Amino acid sequence: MQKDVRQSGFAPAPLLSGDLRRLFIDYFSGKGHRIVQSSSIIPAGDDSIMFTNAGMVQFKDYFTGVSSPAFQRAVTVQKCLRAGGKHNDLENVGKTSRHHTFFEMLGNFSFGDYFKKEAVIFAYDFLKNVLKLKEERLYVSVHEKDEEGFFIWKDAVKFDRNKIFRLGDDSNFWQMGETGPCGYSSEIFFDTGYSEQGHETCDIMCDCGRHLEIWNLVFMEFDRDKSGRLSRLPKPSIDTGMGLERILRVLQNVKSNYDTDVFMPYINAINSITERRYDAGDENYDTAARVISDHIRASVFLSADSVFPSNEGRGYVFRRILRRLIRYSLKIGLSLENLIHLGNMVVIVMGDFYPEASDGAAFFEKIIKEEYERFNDTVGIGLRLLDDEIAVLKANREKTIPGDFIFRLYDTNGLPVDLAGDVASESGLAIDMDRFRELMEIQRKSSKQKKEKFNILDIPTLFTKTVFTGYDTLEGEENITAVLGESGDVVREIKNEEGNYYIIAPSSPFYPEGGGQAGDRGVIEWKDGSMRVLNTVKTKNGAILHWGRIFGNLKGNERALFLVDGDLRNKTASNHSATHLLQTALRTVLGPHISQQGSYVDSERLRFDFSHLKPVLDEELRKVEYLVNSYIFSNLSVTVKEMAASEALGSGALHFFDEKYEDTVRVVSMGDISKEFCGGTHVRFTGEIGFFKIISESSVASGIRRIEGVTGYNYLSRLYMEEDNLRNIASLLGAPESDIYNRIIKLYYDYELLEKENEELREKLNNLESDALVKNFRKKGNIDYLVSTFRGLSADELKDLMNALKSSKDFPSGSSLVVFVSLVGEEKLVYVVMGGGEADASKTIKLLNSRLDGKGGGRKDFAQGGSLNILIFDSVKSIVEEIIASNDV
RNA sequence: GGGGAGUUAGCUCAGCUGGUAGAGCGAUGCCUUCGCAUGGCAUAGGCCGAGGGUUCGAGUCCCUUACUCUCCA
Repeated sequence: MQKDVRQSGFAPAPLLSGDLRRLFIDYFSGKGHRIVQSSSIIPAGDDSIMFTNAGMVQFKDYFTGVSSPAFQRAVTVQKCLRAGGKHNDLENVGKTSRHHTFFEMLGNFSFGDYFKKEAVIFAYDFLKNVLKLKEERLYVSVHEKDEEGFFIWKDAVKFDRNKIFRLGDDSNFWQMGETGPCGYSSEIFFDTGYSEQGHETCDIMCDCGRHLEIWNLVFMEFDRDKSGRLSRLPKPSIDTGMGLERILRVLQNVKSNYDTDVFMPYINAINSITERRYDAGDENYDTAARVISDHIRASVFLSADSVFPSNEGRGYVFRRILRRLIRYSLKIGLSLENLIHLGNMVVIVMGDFYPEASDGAAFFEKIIKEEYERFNDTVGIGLRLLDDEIAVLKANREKTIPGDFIFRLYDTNGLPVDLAGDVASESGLAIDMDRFRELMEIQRKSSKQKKEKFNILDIPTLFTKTVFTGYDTLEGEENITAVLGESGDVVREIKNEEGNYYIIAPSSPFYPEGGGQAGDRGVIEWKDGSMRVLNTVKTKNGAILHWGRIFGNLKGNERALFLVDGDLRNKTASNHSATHLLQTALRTVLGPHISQQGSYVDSERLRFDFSHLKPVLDEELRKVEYLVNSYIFSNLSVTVKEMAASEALGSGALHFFDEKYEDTVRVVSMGDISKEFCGGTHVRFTGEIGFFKIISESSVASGIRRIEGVTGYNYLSRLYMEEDNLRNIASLLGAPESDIYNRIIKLYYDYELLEKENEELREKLNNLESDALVKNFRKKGNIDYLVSTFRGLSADELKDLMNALKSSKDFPSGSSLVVFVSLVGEEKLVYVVMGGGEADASKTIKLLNSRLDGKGGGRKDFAQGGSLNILIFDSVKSIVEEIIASNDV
């Protein structure tokens, strides 16, 4: 399948992507760098960005000092995504030779170890001696104020000083955010000699694409505080990034990233499906082929990392990628099946290095099928609205479709603008694109304003990590280090007061919420007061916060007794251990594709989310439940082992791919049936769990199912509840419990029957009533009129009665007027008027309104009104008759 | 996180400035036919997403909320 570009006659044989990854990793691991696996494209525990968009993302906490690594040098090949968020290349993909949503980043990192000089030398050495790039094609840039960087290139590397560009902040100053680590950077460029605009003499400042920025070396040496002031970091660090697709393009000597071996397989496949040729002069086709081959990779890897299309956040970005994928595939005639085929090709092209691609392609198939349908639906609606509008415009001999209309279609119906443009031009109309862009800009601006929310967990490094002692004990004595108010402010002293606070201590037996396990509750006591701990949480840098209500007095730094509520803790532990057993059982019954998507356990229940594409059948649930209980009854021993993360990873223990782990991790095993990374608290023997029962199975998102369950005593109390419930129902029905189902069915049918009978009776009653009423018609000129009053009938009932009257065989055939007035409750009058022939109900209502102090209105054949003047009710009949008699109705 | 749109019969949707909830398809029954396709007639099917409010009266106006779609971050 894969076309070997080595056969294309280049000399020397160009490197393929697989070779490049290996060379890069080998080179840096040879220089003492730890080989770190690519993290998920969903950043773990980082809400500031949507996707992993650079190699350094998984190391962010090391750079900011929130946590420290077990190694000082690392090398990665990182999968990245740029779409949505700050770095959004989505719209550019396909139009250029170098924009991608999904791409791979080669990077080497130093965490307070080597710095500028080594980083530069490594990079230069790798390019020149490993990749054999010709030095005369290389150029570099450094920051204009970075003397050190300049001299390293000039003197240590002996790089031609005329090819070292000294540039400003725009291109050579890097920062992670508004505050935090930042520093100068140095970029390495390669002159491809090929410019899309045919430039021959331009330099690296030109953006014609001739000089490719292939490697960016970031020297993190400053820390920027809130006021914008820079201070030196104690341990400067290195972060570098080299885009794999770009350097491949250089190595394979082709004019676009899309001509390399990571993209050509898709493009070739598209060519053979459409029986057309890429790069044969049809720009529309070429664009579509690029978009599709880019988006197919992104889609498969998003699927692999369990992102699902939705209408918000990451899921929404995914949906947009899929929409574009579908849109462009329709343009050049690819079918849904073709897209699925291309998805499977990602496994062939990249599966060796990324084993998750295989799962990804399987999920992708399901996802694209659904999105395909949805796309047809929404776009179908949009197209219909557009057709209507075009018809109107054409009738009015307009030439352009207003930008407002197109924007609304796009904004609310999701109709792609280019699609709207195609349809418009087919009808000989143009779109007011200026107005469209203007509206787009307005929306963009209004979305940017966002507010900062206070989060107690963001409390700065002020407080050190709390030692958790709760694995072995439920109580401890310790000094209180600090007390914080609800807004995170430090409280010095509490005098005879009740209120909610956070307490911090150097060590604590309280388990902080984390790893899907609820925080402990309990009591903290000291000489003059106490806290009822309602929840326990952990800040980002590891300080445990005991949150709860304080009673009495508290001075700073007091000695206190920490007492965890043991009963709740035990129940939570049961639930947590059962969750592990549940995972094993699910994998046994449903298959190894089950992976944990989240879980939550507290003292009441357990909740486990996992990837599975269809609902779990009832009999499957029973099997799972049976299996879990069999594990419980065999009373397996639960063992906890602390080991190095790398060792644990090798042991085959289950873990999250997108979770960040400390250097040493806890591995919890139950007999030989379960082995998982887990920081939570557990029972000592599975028998302590007692019993496990699934309460519900439901869907959280497409492709993710949720099982909720209970264990031990919680199940018992649940059983009692159900027992009571059943008993109550049975005694209410006066039937044995075994028979209540049949009894209810019977009652239900009886009820339906009665309701129907009731309705029929009411109808009959109305008919009888109207037969009596119809005799009371009087005549005025050529109009027959009838006035009648009622008590307690609602306006709707008056209407029903009127309809019955109308269908009476004696109902006058000429012009007629019927007025019904009813006293509803003791608070208001309602009156309805029916007109027929010449008689006008609407006119009559207005006359009634003024005499009855009411309001109302309606149409000629029917009108209704009401009044709060109930005193008038007794004489209302004569009043109405008088009105009719003395007015023209 | 910030906008916009939607939620009405089994399905697809109308429903104007508040005034007796509608159409098409589908379902059921009858008629037409040797039978089928079809055609004709009739019938059933609705707490108008939920909860508040304004009003004599709310599917319609206002607020809250849930869900769906969609755009922007």
